[in-house]
Amino acid sequence: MTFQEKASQAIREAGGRMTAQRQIILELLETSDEHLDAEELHRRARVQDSDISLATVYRTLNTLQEAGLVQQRYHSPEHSRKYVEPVHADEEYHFTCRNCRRVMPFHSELMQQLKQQLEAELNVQVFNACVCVDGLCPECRASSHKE
Amino acid sequence: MTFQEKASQAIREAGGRMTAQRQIILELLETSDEHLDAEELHRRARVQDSDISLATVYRTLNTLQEAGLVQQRYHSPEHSRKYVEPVHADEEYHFTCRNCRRVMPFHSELMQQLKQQLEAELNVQVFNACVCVDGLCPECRASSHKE
DNA sequence: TTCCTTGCAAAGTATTTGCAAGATT
DNA sequence: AATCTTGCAAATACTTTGCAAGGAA
Repeated sequence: MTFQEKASQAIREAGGRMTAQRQIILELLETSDEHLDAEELHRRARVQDSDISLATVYRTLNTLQEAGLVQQRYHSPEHSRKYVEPVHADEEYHFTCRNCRRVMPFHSELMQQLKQQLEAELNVQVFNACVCVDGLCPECRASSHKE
Repeated sequence: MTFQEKASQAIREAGGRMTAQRQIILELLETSDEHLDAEELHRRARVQDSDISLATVYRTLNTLQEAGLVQQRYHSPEHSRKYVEPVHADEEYHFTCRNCRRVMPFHSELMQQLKQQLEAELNVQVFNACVCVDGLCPECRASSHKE
C-alpha cells in the first residue's frame, strides 16, 4: 500500500474527505525526499493549484499528523519551523551547523534503543522522538581552528 | 566557581555589564530545578523587581545562551516554547504525554553515546542536542487500553 | 564619559481559527 | 442533503527590535 493509499484510507476512516488539495500535498510529501515545512509545501503546491492556501497546507499537515501518517521534525538551534516527513521505517534526524546553517541528516540505532529504554524504564508508550543536534560542521570546525 | 560567578565573568569578558535585572535572572536560574521559559522567569523575577520587562528576560537568556551558560530545551509535541537550564554535567531530556501534557524528565547515557557517534562519523563538533519524546504516560497508557 | 542595557510599544515569524462559500459523499 | 473542507483575513502565541532614557564601568 502506497503512502497515498494509506492516507486516503486513514482520512476516510476518520470521517474525512479526499480533496484535490489534499491529493496534491500527499503527492508532494511522497515524492520529496527533503524535509518540507508548510511554506515550502505551499510554494510547491501552488504550481499545481495556484489558489491553494497556506491555511489548507497547515490543516492538512495537522490532519495527517493526527492520523500518524507524517511526523514532525525541528532543526536546532532555532526550532522555529516544523518540518514533516512521512512515517517510515528508518527515522532520520538532523544536525545543524550553527555557523553556516547547513543541515546534515543522520541515522542512529541509538534512537531506537532510547525509545526502548524509555518504554522499559518510564513505562511509557513512545509515539515520536525528535532529536536535533547543533554544533559545527566539518568545514566550519576546520576554519574555526585556524583563527 | 558558582553559576553566577561564571556568568558574571563571561558577561564581563564579552564586554557586557552586570545589572540588577541580570542578577535576578541568574539567581532564579541557579536556584530553580524546574525548566523555566521566559514567561515563567519573568513572572518570578517580578517578585523582586516589579518593573523588569519580558524583553529583558528574553535578551538576558539569549546573552547567556550565546555565552554557553544555559542551554535550550523544547518539549514535544508542541515545540513552541523555549525552556532553559544552566549547562551542567548531566543533561536532562523530556518526555511529554500527548494526552495529559505531563512532562517526565529523563537521563540517558545513550545521548552521550549519540554525540560521540556523530562527532566520529560526521566529523562535526556537537554543542547541544535536544531530544524531545512524546507519547503516552503510564496512566494515560493504562486508561487508553481500557477503552 | 562611553556605550551597554532597559522598558515600552511596535513589529516579526510561524501557526491557528472564524466564517461564509464551495466541494465531497 | 448533510457536513467536511476551503480561502480569506483576522487572530494568536512566542520572540525580537527600534528607540530614547537610564545605568554600569
